Amino acid sequence: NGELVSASTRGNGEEGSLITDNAKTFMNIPLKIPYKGHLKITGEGIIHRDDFEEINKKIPNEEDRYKTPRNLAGGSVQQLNSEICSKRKVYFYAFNVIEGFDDINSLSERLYTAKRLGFDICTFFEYNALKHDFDTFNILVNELVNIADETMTPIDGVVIMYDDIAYGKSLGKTGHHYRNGLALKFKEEEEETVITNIEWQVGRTGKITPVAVFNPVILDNTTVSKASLHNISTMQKLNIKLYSKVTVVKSNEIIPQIIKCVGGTSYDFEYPKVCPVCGGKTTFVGDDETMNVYCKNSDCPAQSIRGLSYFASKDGMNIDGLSDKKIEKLVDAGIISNALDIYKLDQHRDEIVEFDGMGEKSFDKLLLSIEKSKNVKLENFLAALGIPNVALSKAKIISREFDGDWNKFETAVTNGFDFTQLDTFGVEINKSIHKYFREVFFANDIYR
DNA sequence: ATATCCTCGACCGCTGGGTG
DNA sequence: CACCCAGCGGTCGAGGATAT
Repeated sequence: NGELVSASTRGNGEEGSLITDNAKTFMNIPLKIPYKGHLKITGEGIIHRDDFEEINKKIPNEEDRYKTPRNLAGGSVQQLNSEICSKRKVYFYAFNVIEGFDDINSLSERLYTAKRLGFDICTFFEYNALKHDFDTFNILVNELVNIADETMTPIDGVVIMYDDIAYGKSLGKTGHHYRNGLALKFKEEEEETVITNIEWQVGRTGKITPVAVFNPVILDNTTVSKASLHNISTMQKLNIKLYSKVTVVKSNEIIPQIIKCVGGTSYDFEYPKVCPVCGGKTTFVGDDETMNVYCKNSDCPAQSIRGLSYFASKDGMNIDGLSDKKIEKLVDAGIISNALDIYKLDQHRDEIVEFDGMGEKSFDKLLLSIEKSKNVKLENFLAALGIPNVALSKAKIISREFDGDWNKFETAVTNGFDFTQLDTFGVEINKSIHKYFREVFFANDIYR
């Protein structure tokens, strides 16, 4: 009956966190609207640039000031104390109506309707490619930039969406976005710097990834000092060497990326002949196009750590309190080396509570979340196993096939079920699954 | 006993390369 | 074309450790 009952963050797309109390403190959210029935509106919570600067002015110590309005807004809406959030002057601008206004099949009309009910909505223009030429499109984009400028709204691009909601829905979605629209991002900032070191990081699959460390540069108000180089071939294509002068950007204002080498005094260096973590001999896999270096030692602690971290992650067993750092400590202490060991942690209570940053209270919490993890959905369990090429979205398809029932799944696997009959599953994935269960899961007899 | 510091973790953001 | 995998940084919260 017209009241704000619930607000949540986007989260992973399916499940966000509840921020109802904070949302009520947003500057422009109508707490009561003249409307009966269920209405679900999505939008962006932002802090205007002038308010952002005003907040920062009150912080005397320059280092303590906030870096970007975007991250401050993100942090503010998650505050446990909504009074803090209210001081951050967060504004909400609706960009979609997900439920409600069912009889209106036009996004723009739904937004205008929301506006009449009291919501502020994102500025937008209607563009029809059949009626307008492309110059018009560019003029409209420029106009949006001007408006954002005048209204102190921080933007990094524009979004283009179909106005016809039914048509947009008919396009479906991929694993991580809907196909009814796309984002157009503006050109990123770039800076030049010098590479001072190249680190080699070992992932859970044994793949060793080169990461460039360079003299820090400021991009989009943030300090950037590292960027992944992906693999050996990428380094060669970019002609990266030690002390190379390079150009760095942040793709979409987030991920640091080296886009080119611009010279400088550079020195050759060696690709790792041994694993930087376990010291085992490395193997080079691939061709001139894509060359990767691997650590094939299955006992390599780096791989156990990454594997266990994947096991405990949100997509997997979702064990709160078992972070990468904790796993690292536990592995180093020789307490755990595989997933089953996690379920025997209670036997090491005395030892673990003595760890730095660990105490009785946090240990009990950890045990509780480990206990809770025994009841995860089949899809999360399968994802947690880290079967090559099978992560959460593939695991969901399997889980659906076997009604989320482990026993049905187990029977099928032992009877040589052909996974290629599942949508998007090919021969490699089928092989990969059977190989895993034959050689790892059942062979080791370590899992329940 | 209380206040502050420190460290870690959870969330927030999303791309590029590889693969089938 | 979609998915998997791995990479980076800023924000706050929480709990233990340390200082007062």
